[in-house]
Amino acid sequence: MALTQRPNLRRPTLEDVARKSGVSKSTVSRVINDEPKVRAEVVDRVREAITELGYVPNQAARQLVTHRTNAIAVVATEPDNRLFLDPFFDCLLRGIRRELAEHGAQAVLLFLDEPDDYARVADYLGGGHVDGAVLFSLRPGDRLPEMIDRIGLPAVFGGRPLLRDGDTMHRHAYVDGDNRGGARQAVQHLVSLGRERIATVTGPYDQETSAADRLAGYRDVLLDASPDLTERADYTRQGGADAMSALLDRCPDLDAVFVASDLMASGALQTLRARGRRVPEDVAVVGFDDLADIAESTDPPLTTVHQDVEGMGRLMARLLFGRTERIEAPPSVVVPTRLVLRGSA
Amino acid sequence: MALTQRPNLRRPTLEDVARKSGVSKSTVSRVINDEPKVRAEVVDRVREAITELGYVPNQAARQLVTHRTNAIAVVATEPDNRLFLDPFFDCLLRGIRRELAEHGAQAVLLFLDEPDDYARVADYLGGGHVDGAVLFSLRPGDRLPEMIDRIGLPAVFGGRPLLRDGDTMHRHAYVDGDNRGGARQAVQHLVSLGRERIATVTGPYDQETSAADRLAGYRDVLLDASPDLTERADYTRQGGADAMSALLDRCPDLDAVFVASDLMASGALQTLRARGRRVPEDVAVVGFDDLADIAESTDPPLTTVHQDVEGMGRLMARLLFGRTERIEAPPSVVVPTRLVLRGSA
DNA sequence: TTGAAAGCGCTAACAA
DNA sequence: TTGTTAGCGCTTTCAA
Repeated sequence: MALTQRPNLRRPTLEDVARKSGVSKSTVSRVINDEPKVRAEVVDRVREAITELGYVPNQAARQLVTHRTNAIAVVATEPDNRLFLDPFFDCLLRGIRRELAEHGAQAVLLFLDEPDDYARVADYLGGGHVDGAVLFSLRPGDRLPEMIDRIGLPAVFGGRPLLRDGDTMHRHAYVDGDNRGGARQAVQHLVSLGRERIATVTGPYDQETSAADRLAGYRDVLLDASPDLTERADYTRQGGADAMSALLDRCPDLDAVFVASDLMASGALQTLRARGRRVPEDVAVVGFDDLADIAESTDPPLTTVHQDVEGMGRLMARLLFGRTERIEAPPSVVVPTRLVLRGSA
Repeated sequence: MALTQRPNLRRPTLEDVARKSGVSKSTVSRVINDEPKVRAEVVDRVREAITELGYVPNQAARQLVTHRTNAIAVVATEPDNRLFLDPFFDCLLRGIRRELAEHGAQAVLLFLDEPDDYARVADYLGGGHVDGAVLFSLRPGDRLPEMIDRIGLPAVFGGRPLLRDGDTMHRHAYVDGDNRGGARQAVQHLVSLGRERIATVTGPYDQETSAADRLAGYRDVLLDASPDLTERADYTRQGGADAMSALLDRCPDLDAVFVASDLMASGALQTLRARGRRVPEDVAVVGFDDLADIAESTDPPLTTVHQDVEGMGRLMARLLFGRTERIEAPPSVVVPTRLVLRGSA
């Protein structure tokens, strides 16, 4: 079988459309860009020529003069535990996409898998393919923010970036949940329930500020909690299950646990059930995120710290518009959380 | 807080680099593109100027003359049940990204959420932002293939596209697993085990050819299976669990089930356990995909039809290169499957 | 081995 | 309301 689908030899240009409709390139350009001062009759004629020729504007040419692409990059580091499969990220990304779409901008998602990817992605971002970027889950000491700076590309970060000493990251805009405050609410609730041995399953607090902040919130309330009651996991379901197991081994008498994400909490619930603990009678469980797909369908349903994740995504997009379009938008934003009581605590 | 990070007022151009290093634009261009016939000394001088100025080539300008972008779009429809969270897709996408990266090409992921997205994505694809596209999980009757045709963009489909009558989709390249053959192997295995009431949980066979083909494979072997033994689901874990439940209600005496994806199979196993059926003693279970994350960690481990999912992703990228770079590559490919025996059957 | 000049397809003054 | 003209920043002949 031969190649049947090949690129057309020459795509029609403005010039072709102009010739066909008997006007100048400028007029065609005006029609394409919906500029008002063109006679209706001419508009029709041009439109007709456009469809007949199957004309699609060459964005590279347009970009070259307007310096705008109408595209926004979303850059995500794909860690060992698949970011991609995380419902939190899915939800956040949906928010970003929707907000961008409502502004007529195209979201393009780029991944950073291997170290080699950095150079290529940096070239892409610096090459004028996009008007701005939203950046996620960067590792501490990541070179990307610095690259972004050099390039001079408007950017917004998902989550408060982890600072290296003397870093300039505070100059970057970000959107984050009130992780510390939310964690505090969660743990205070457990305390108010009369629980006395309150453990916590944390995220990778050396890698992500969200994890560090949630742990800090736990410690804010439980100033003198035993270190045995803290177990670090990786924001995956399996990680949550394993961490719960370790906690039970170490502290069989624990009567509550604050798990730093719903996904991990669902794993923890599984472990608790397998090990014969009743929830919430024996062990009260509070999660974090309030992802509908998870928190409402666990058994029992999860008491958890609510974040408006899709809203955070939208907010990130809006902040970015603030930086590309000079639309009114605050610099960085910390989104409030609230505790949602369900069955698990 | 004022905007601290703003785009540089003017990014350095070739011209700037040329002036700074005392050569012509052509020479700088040659250095950038690693052309051989430039004096080593000059190369150094130019390179130096480039780093000093922080010069990054303007891709739009380059594109305008070369007609190449070095970027490939991956377009995915986000169905109601999050494609994004499907480990199969995650794995396939990883294969595509890796293969592209090895060719120095940048993968950019676009989503098709809302109907409105079509026009924007079509503009993007037609606007010369990318050299080609890989397309996934299109709905039957999707307008995108037609748009791609009109645009004349090289494209490869993930999975055999579902034809509408009189459609031209056969002209498009695709990569697919041997769904029908694999399903046949799975069911034949169950038959060889002496199972007599073999049910199947299918994917959305009216939407995806993979689901239709796997069902066809089941029927190839079980010519006169009762329709009661077939239950349609949606390729999600929960869907698999529910379908299994329905099957058990209808046919309590079933002794085996072929589940058309590992994710659904893991749900089915959960249901079987909850309903007191032992696997494989009471009910033998075979899955499809052989995703390491799932098949090896279910209880019992899943006997399943293996597909080299990451390899399929890579293959898609290679096919696309065949269409954009005239690299040798076959037209469409059907990748063989094989049965992997583990504990569940 | 290097430079000059043309032109990719578009937008944006400026004139008409 | 429309057309003319001059670039945007790069690659690519062609000459030197």
